[in-house]
This record gives sequence, C-alpha cells and structure tokens, in this order.
Amino acid sequence: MSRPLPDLSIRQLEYLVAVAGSPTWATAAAAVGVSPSALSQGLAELERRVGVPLFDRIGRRRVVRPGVETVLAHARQVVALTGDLAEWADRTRDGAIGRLRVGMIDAAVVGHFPEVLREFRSQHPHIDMHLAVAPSGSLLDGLTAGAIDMVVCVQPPSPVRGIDTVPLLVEDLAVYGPDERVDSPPTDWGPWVMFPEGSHTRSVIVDALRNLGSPIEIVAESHQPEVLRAVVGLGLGWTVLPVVQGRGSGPGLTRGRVIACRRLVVAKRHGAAVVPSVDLLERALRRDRA
Amino acid sequence: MSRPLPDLSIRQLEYLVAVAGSPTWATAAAAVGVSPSALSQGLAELERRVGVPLFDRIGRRRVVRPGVETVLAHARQVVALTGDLAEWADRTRDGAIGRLRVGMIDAAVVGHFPEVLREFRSQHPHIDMHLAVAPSGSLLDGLTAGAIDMVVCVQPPSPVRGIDTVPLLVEDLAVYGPDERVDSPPTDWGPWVMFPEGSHTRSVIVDALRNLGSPIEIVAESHQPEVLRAVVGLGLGWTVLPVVQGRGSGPGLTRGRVIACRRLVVAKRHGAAVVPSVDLLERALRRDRA
DNA sequence: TCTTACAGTTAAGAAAAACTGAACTAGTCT
DNA sequence: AGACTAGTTCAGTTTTTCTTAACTGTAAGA
Repeated sequence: MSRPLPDLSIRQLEYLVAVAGSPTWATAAAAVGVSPSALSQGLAELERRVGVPLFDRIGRRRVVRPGVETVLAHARQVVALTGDLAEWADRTRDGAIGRLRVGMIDAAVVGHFPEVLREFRSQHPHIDMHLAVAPSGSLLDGLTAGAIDMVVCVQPPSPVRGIDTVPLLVEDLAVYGPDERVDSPPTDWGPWVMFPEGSHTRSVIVDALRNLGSPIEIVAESHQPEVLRAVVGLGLGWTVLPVVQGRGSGPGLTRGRVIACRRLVVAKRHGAAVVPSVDLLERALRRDRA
Repeated sequence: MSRPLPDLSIRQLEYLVAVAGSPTWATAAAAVGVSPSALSQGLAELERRVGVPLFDRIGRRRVVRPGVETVLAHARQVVALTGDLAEWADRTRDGAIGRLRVGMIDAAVVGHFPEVLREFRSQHPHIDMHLAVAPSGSLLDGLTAGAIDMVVCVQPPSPVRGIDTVPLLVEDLAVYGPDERVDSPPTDWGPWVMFPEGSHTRSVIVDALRNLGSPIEIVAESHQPEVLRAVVGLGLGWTVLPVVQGRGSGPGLTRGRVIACRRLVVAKRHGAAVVPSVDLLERALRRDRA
C-alpha cells in the first residue's frame, strides 16, 4: 500500500497556510518572506502534486476553494508540528533539554565533582539525567554497549577499542597504614588490602609498588574505599587510596607517602555525535578543574 | 515567534522512518527506492536542518540515537498524515468523494433530470451534494457569490460577467389557454399569466409574443409553473410554459402551438477549477441528453 | 473610454537541492 | 592478511526553487 507519497515540502504547506490567512497573495508572500512569484509557483506546484484543484479565481484574486479544508487542515497541522519540532530542536541544541546518561567512578562523584553535579542538576532541571556509579571497567562496558553516553573513569591501562578518552585530571595515590610505620622503607610495607583484580587503579598501584620494591601480598579486596579504610583500621593490612578518599589520617589509619597518581579521563564512544547536554556537563567538569 | 521553519521535506522524513524500521540503511534505501548514497546524503541534510545530532555510529552501522524519539515521532506522524492526504486526494480526484453545490431551475429537477439526479446520488453516496432549486437569476447570483459551484439554468439574455455558460439542451415553450381558442391567431391571445419580471424565460416569451403580434397584457405573475397552470385553469388568462411543465392539456388548460424555445445551459464561474465531482455530474447530465 | 493600478502569472536564468554511479573509508569476517 | 560490507564522499547531472522582469486580466478613476 506504500505507493510513493507526494513529496510536499513544508515550505509549500506554509505557503498554503499563509495564503489562507491573508487577504491577498502578495501579503501572504511578504509574510513568508518570498516574492509573489515564488509563492504563486510554489502553490501551483503544490496543487499539481496533490493532484486536486485547490484554488478558485474570484475576480482577479484567488481563494482557497471550499471543499479543500482537508488539505488546509493537513497543512496547518504539519506546519504546527514542525514548529514544535523546531522549538524542541532549539532547546535541545543549547542543552536546555535532553537526555544524559553519565557514568562516574565513586571518587569523581563524592570526591571531585559533588558540587558540579549538584549545580548542573539545579541549573538544567529539564535535562533527563541518569548517573551510574561503578568501577571504571563496567562503566566502559556500559559505554560501548550504548547504555551510557559519557564516562568519567580511570584511564584504562591500554586503549579500548571504540572508545575515545580525553584527560580530565590527575590525582595522587597515597599509602595508608595502621600507624607510623607508613614512613618506613617500602620494602617493609604490606600486606595489602586492595581494589579487586581488573581494577584500573589497582594496576596503577601494583606497578608503583613493584617499582618501589615493596612486597605485594594481598589479604583483602573491595571496590569500596570505605571498606578498604575500615579493613586497614582493623589492622589487617595496608592500602593505597586516592587522597580524596583517604580523608587524611584517623584512628588506626595513617597516611604515608604519595606513591603514584592515576589519571581520570572523560571517555566517550568513538564517533559519537556531540550532544549538547553531554557537552555541557563535560564543560562544567573541566571548568571546575581550572 | 515565526522564525523560519526548517524546510524539512516529506522525503527526508520518510528516510528517517525507513531507517528506524530497517536493520541496515541499505535495506532502508531499497525500501524507499533510492540509492544508499541518496539516503545517506538526505539524512545528513535532515540532521543538518534539524540542527541536532540524530544518529550514533555503532560499529560500522549507524543507528537512530536514543533521545531523538521526538524527531522520529514527528517524522512518523507527518508521514502518516501525508499518506492520509494522498489517499484523500486519490479518492477526490476520481470523484469518489467531494463537495458538490449545484443549483438548478425547477424544470431541470422535476422535468428533465430527476432520474439522473437520483442515480447520481445513489452511485456516489460519499459526495456531499447540495441542490438549490431557484429561478435562473438567483442561481447565477449564488454562482458568482461562490455559494454554488455549478448551475443549470436558462441561458441569460446577455452574457453575465464572470460566468461561463455551455449549452445543455433546448426545450419548447407552448401556449396554454383555457380552451380551444389557443388555436386562434396570436392577435387574439391573452391576457397573460406569466413568470415575473426579470425571469430569463419571461424575456424569451415576451420577445416571441411580440414577434407574433400578440397583445401583451399581464394579469398575474408567479415563478411557479403549478401556480400559472392553476390560474389559467381558473380562467383568468393564458400562459406560456415549457412543455415539460405543461404536462399536456387538462381540465381548463388547453395546449396550443409552440411559439418559442428556451436554452438551458450549464453555468460555472469563469476560471473555476475543474472539480471532479462537479465534472462528473455535468457529464451525467449530458450523457442523459444524448 | 482611456488610463492607471493592482493581483497574480509566465518566462528566463541563476542558485540550491537531490540523485546516481564510482571511488573510498572503516569495521567485520574468515 | 584478504575479502566483504555498511556507509560516505565525490563528481557530475537532473530537478526544484527562487528572483527579476515582462505580461495578463480585473477594477477603479477621470
């Protein structure tokens, strides 16, 4: 049943609406901002394409025939819908509305950017924003799968296919131990309580410790810094944490030297279109860093 | 508020709908019957005009972004509306539906074309038909005013500005008198009961009588032939009627010679578009005459 | 009746848009 | 690696649409 649709242009439908609402075609032409000739030709073309006579000549002017309200109604409706779409596009383009699926690691959410996120939320209430907090690896999985539009995570040890990363900030990783032994030489450190195997941060840490000559014995693992801190507090071992998550020292938790740093990046799908709302958030994050 | 609307073409919206419903753009291109290249360029243009990114690249294929359902919904709606319009146009074009405002003089309705009208009505039940029955003069007024699309009436004595007439049929006008005196010489005829001043038929009749040398004294007037016949039956005078309306002779009503003829014409506004439903009726009338 | 003004159309040419086929780029599959 | 394939870009052609200018037909004054 899909015979070729008449290829009416929005422009022509606009002409028709304008003509129906103007005393004379010349004024209608002025209203839509074209020459009377263009209007005349455009409407002739519209009439030809619809294949049904649309106008009557009355004296020296032409009027929309009674009996073609169907067409006129169609024109009005399409023009109105297009107007709505244009408005939607305008607002979407400057980020006033839109959909935003972000993934961030915990440190970014609670450590670095809580204020940025709060402010973004209040300044763009019409952006439909979802925030996924998870380890870098699963965030990047979500990104490739298309469930997330933008990720703030630890720079992957090796580039990931289909994902572009841009540096965002560098943060220090410090040793945390149960007491002042944290100031002893690295060879005396440990055992360790650490992020699980596969964690980007863990690979950074393990590399650094190896370089320092520290023995690497791991007695507990968790993705949650709070858990790691607590375990250290129980005296079961040492850990290495981003300083934003170490919160200085405390009872049973003493901060030692900075032994490495990890790079947080903004990751997006390779070739992903620039979406205003996403772009807006990324700018906000970078602005905060500066 | 009337910033220029984006000039989206129906065609481009069709592309979008096709792409959303096809596994691959190539198949979508085939579905709408254009080359993949055309589809690609068309959609790129659409995206440019809307001003908002519409697609994501996933692997080597492109998919409609989540978040632009707004645009997709708009496209679907407009395409559907256009389909409806196309269907309406098809049916209107071959006269299956439409609006039809006809004016006819009484003789045409009850004398010449009752069968044609009845059949037309039953064969085209979806044509919204209105029939106005009135004297020729007021029908033509209605025609110029645009209230009527087509008129069957007596040919006006002189051409009417803005109205085109095409002959339809010629009918005889006969003298009717109270008794066999109708066969006497014209100089003995009368007095007359006649259509009112201004009637086209009356001017035809008066001309004919004058040529025959009959005295023209008018004692009663009516637009209604039944009334004229009745008045003649009462013995108040003579009349001249189209033979279809004299219905032969009767008590107190004797038919005499044919003294003139009047031309019925089909009248339309000058420059009026050919509307299928109107055209259809006119053809039916002419077919009946042949 | 002649002139003038006006509403809309037609004509000619320029500019923009859309299409096709061919060459090309970049993921995917084997 | 090599063949394949989805989609894009390019070049050239056709189609559409616009502008200006000349033209037709109607209305309105003088």
